[in-house]
Amino acid sequence: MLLTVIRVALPVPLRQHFDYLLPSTMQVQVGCRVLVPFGKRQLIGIVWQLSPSLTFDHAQLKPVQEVIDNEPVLGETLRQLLSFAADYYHHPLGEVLTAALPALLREGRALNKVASMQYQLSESGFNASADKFKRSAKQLALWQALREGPQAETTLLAQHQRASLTQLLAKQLIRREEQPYQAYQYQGLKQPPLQLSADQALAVTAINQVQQQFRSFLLEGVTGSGKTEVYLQAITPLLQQGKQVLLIVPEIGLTPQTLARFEQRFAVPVLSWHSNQSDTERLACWQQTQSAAAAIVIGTRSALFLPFATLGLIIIDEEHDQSLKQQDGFRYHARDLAIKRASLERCPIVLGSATPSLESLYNCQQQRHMHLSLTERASGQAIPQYQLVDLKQQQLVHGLAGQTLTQIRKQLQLGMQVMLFLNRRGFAAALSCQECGWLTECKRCSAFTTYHKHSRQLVCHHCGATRPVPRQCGSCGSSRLAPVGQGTEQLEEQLQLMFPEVPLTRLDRDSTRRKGSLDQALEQINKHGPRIIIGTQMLAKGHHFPYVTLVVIVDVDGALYSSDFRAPEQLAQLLTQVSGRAGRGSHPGQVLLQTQYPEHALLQDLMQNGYGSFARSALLERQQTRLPPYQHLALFRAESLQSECCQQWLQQVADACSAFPQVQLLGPISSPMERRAGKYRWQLQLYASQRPQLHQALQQLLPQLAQWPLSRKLKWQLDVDAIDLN
DNA sequence: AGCACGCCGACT
DNA sequence: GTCGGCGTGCTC
Repeated sequence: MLLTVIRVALPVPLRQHFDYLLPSTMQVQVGCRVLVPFGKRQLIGIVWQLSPSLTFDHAQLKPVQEVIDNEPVLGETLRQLLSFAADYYHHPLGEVLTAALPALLREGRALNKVASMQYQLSESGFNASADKFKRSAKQLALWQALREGPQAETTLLAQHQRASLTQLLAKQLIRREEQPYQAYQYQGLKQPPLQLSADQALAVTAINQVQQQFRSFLLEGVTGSGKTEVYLQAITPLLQQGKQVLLIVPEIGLTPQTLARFEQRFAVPVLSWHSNQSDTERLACWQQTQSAAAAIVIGTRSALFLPFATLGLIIIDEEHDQSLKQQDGFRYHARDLAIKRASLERCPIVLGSATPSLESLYNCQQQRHMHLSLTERASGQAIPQYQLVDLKQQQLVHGLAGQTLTQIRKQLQLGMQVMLFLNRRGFAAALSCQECGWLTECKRCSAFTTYHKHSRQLVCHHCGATRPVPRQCGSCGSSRLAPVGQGTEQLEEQLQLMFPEVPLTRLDRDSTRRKGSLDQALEQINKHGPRIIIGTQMLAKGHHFPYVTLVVIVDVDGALYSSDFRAPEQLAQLLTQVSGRAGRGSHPGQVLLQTQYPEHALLQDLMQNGYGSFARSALLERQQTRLPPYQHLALFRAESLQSECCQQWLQQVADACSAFPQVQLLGPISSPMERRAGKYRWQLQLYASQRPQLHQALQQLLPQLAQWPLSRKLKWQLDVDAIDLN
């Protein structure tokens, strides 16, 4: 009897497939899950190929134990995307699959058992009359909607409250039953669209001209220029056609407000996808995406792998944002893979940002993206005014220059809000001995430990280790220890003393640890609550503060002289994003940048000409210095308790690279933070001017180095298109 | 990654 | 005498 052989992708960190026999009693399609024996274990894998050419001794093949799915969980397009991703990032396919499938599916949960709820009127519901709902307009509306016929829960929830459903159920006026998910029905707009500016209208038209084909756009719009309205209007015709839309946002960008904006416009199911959801919620979202019950999905980077039935458009909001790149394991960039997905799905993709990445601007220059720009703020106000505050030869009061304090006072007197950015949480960067200059350090990292006054601890922000505050210097024994390097906690304390009457709030990871407390604080601020707002970077992104008229960047200098070639780009993005937070209401905004280097070229350029100009000159500089995006970068990292181990291993990689003269090397060098959580960290950077050269080198390198005995003695990883060079 | 096998040190 | 440390090898 002839048995079929199938090739299966398994969730193991091995760069290979495994073949199995398919008993003649079983049938299976590519993309279905199967349960197979693997060594002493059983694993769930995905069928990747039927009847592959034999590369393994037929006699040693084991039979498939069970076929889990009748229908593929991964369709053709998604399989192509995942294959491409595994290849491009040189990451084992099995682990790529793990990132792409919801946990419950990875564990073997059956798909057909999951269904949606459908509601319909009961006997007494049919016979009821409208005056039964005199006291509840919401229940009346729901009852009237159901008089038109049964409806799916997802559709109902797009327009009605869950509470109304529960109430009518309790009164036994409606019935609920299980029903397979069904494609959503477009039911028109809930809210009329806003009037578009000329720029916006142009952008919407350009996007809508693309039908059923791949095209990529960069939507460069200054903060407040109404990018979201462009998204909303660009997707309207797609929803009318029953198409689905994917909006990918950075981690912090996925707030209830973002979701609300889409829900308020369209009477279609809008779903969110993020890491705080339970496995069950995620599976439900996954299924509603697959069945087209979901019209719009707003999610963080992994939403990219959702199984859309009929994808009409992908939008990447804040496309420059670093959180779009996964920072561990399978290190993919959601923007780049989304572009690949759009091309596979033959649909357009829009990359939106006020501060586009140099990569995307480069792609515009190369005619890969069509460039759309929004130059006016929708509300018609001017872009906030930047001003450099020279910190040299100045008496500072708690890290603030006289000029800064004057401005703060002025805005407070006018009743406006003032926002101060300081990118260091805690009270002080370290404690220092007044006698000998000793500084409190982390025992396991090459870093100082931050002093947290409130919790009376020294905290290492890199490994999380905490210890009590020492009474004496660890070197000379002196008891004269003093905090050095201002943190948000300290700034808060000092400003509170200076302005005792003014309500104040601090927003950083410490003050917003409780779930929902950030949202709560933001809401307070937008109600014109606190007048002084102190925050770290977490305030810089995505939030709008209409009553903030003054933004102070307490210390911009940290990033000015960094060794990371991307530091200027990131600083410019941060400063621009931060300044966009100010003066959104009917009040103009002002931004003060405190610096020791007011003459610095980056600051001057940004100040005088704005981000767009800065970015274009930065791009030129990248070309001249032969750095990404003009060169392609892949980074090997090694981590071990022994520093020599890392160096030796990376040197072996470097030696093996000599077979590829097109690949230039930098390293092995120690990482910017040489020791972290007790481990030494080194890296080797590989550059090539043509991507295929780099790709080929890696492809030949990886199988080799898996054989080296040394590879087992340390932790190593490969980061293709590395962004963070730490 | 798991999971087993295997060979050396300090414990009920 | 064994429990368990982690080096090494293998997974269709």
